[in-house]
Amino acid sequence: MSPVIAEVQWLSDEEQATWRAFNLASRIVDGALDRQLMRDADMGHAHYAVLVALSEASDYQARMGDLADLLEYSPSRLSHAVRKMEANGWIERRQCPTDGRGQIAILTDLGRQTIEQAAPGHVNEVRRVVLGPLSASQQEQLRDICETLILRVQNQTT
Amino acid sequence: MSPVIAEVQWLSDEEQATWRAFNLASRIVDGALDRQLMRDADMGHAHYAVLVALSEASDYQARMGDLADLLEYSPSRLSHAVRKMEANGWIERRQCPTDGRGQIAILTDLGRQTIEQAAPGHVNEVRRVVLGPLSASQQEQLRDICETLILRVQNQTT
DNA sequence: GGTAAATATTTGAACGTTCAACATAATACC
DNA sequence: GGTATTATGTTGAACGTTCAAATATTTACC
Repeated sequence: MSPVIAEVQWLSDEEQATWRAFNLASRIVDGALDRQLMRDADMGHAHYAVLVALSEASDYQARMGDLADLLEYSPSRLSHAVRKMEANGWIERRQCPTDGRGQIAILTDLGRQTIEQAAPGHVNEVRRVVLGPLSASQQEQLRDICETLILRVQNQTT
Repeated sequence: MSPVIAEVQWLSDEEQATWRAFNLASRIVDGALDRQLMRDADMGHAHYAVLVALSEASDYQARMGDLADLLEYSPSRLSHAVRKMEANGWIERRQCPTDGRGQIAILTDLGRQTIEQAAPGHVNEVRRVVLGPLSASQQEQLRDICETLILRVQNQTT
């Protein structure tokens, strides 16, 4: 089942600490944001991201596939999310006129109101939990580091 | 429902980029680790962490509460996870002798074998996805940053 | 133009996590 | 010592995500 294990370079204490800190920080931050949004706006922050993306799109609409690429969501994740948000009245779906397979997600007025109300609390929480504790240079470092990670993973054969 | 919104200091472009990069990197890394473990060892990395914690504990055992604190898991998350892993034969549960409420989770031989087989692949993936792309000083920065975030959130009223 | 391959999206089942409710045992208090 | 309170852990329901399968439409190819 598992290949004969070849070379493994075990993690040093520092490496392990780095990895665990990153892992824990991710989890804590994600949880905090989710709880804040759930408490104040009745949605998780995965749904919030969809609303933001649509509110930034021209005419408040986008094709499912483009939206999924933009957010780096799996098609099915987005589909489920949009179905839920459609039920909430935040989004509508229409057939794409130029491609019969395509579906277009459109932010409704209610959706726009919803995100406008949710945004301030969310931004405050991002500040409280992520940006606030970090110095300007740490923010720069973090951005650099994370962009490095993102590029590396995306340009590799997973 | 929502409080009258007070001051919001919207995110600058740099802040937004930092936050989005962190968020995406977290998601990508987490996903990569999960998929690798699922593929090679039939468990998510939340379960992996439980096995690691137990394998590092004296006598390969720990009380549920201590384990949950150590991993920063909610009691119920741990309970569900352990139930699943008990079904796999990786963990056993016993009553705590000194406290009738307590339960002790014990790593079985099979559990030990399982993690020994899973560890190399996991470590390689951590290297590939997180540590590898970063320079030594970036690793130091990342650790610093994440530890800052962790401390800050934990010492605040959530 | 018709068949095969590729693309876009949805669906349902399985799984993990959260939250609230519950059971049980230990501690505090009088 | 008996009752209220607090601590430990588990349970079940709800929800979001993943994966594999299905459907429908478009593109490529001959």
